[in-house]
Amino acid sequence: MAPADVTATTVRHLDEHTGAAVRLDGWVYNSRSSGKLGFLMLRDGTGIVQCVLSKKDVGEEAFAVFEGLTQESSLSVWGTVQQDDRAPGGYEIHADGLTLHQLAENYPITPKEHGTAFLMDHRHLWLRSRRQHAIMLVRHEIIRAIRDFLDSNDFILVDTPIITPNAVEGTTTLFGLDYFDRSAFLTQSGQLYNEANAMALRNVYCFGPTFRAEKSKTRRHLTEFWMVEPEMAYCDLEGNMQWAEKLVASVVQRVLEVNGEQLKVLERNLPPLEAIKVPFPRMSYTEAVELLNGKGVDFEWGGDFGGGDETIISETSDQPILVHRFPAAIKAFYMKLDADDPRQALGMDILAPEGYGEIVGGGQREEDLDKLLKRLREENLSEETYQWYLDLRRYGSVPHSGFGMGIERVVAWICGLPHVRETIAFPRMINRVEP
RNA sequence: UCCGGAGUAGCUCAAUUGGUAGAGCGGGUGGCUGUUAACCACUAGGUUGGGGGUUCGAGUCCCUCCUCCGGAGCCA
Repeated sequence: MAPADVTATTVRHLDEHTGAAVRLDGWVYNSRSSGKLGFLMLRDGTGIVQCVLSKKDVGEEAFAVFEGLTQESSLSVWGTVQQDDRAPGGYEIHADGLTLHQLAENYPITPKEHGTAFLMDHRHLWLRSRRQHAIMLVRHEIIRAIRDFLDSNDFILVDTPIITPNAVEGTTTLFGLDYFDRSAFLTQSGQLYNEANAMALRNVYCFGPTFRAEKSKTRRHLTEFWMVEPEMAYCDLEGNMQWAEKLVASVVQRVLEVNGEQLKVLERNLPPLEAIKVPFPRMSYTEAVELLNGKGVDFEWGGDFGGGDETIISETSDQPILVHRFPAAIKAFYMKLDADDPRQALGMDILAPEGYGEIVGGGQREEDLDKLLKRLREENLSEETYQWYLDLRRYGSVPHSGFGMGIERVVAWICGLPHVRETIAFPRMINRVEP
């Protein structure tokens, strides 16, 4: 056991203890030995530090324990914190002793290369690696930045239900569920409820898991993902776009301020992130179609953009691009039609740069009861199930707007990851519900 | 669902025209007082994804099934 006068701390706070005796509780990341001198890379969840053990300092017995350590064994080490340029990270512990908590069995993830399928099968252990650790820290900071931005702008967090009776958008596939002898679904968006909440609390947001039973097999899709959805009363499309771009820019700024170390671990190229600033360039759907046609792409007005189309649009700027005013036919029934051209709806998407594509989608909602009813009927949706939603247009209807931002896509973009599966601790995909 | 690619040791991969399945890492044993994915020596480890076929002989050729990866559609 460590002497009583030794302070327990974490790797994150080592710089506050230079020259002092501390105890660290953690796991073996790696270890090396040159006979009577041992090097132990200790991981404690906040960071990794090198501990130096000499046989003459720790004694025969403790040194024998060190020599028997396996990767990921849990232990406590105590000793003196010293600055040393030879140590990764600049600090190291000159150990006085150690206590083993559990000797780990042969650890499957070795300090060599592995394929993603193997790593995903061992996701519960993979999370301990330096790279995954960095991603989780950035994800945490992104979520915190989102909440800080919205909270400090008088948005109220109101949670919306995960179990819902009907589809928000008719087209998308939902996970069904048996709900006491009737059917129900896992939500694909909190938006309809957000609209009710906005009429009660003005500017609101929900932040929770979202489910889509689409058989998508791409680097941008999960079946369970997290989305933040702000919804603003008395807000039009232009106001909506301004909120969205300010949110995105503030999140990027925060990660640059806080997560320099993590971005370095991830080898993220910083200049493209440092360049992000409001206002983002705007491009109407019609302008985007003209752009595509000008580039020789065979694309007719009225269709939806594919991944390749989005890339071409993205490449016109090193900023995220706000694409707005889409054909009404490809958008949801609740989207407000453009008074200047009723063929198009007041929707907007934000396309992230560097090929990351859509990270935000939203728009102005239809606040007129008759127009909304007409759209409902055109889409063959049940008026009965939407009665409560229609009530919002009967009792003090106002212009309002909102958007959803996909957390995993934002994390993938900011971290520079090739696939969203690494942006969440336990990804759910078409071929994976385990671990 | 469609198109393309891949399944060989615990992991990452190699194996010439069809001719004795190998290496590195990890594991085990021993050595080393400043290592940086440490290094050195020795050692154990295989139904080559499953099934069927061609052949004197199949990891290699043919058929079939399974799984995974990438892309498309759809979307955040």
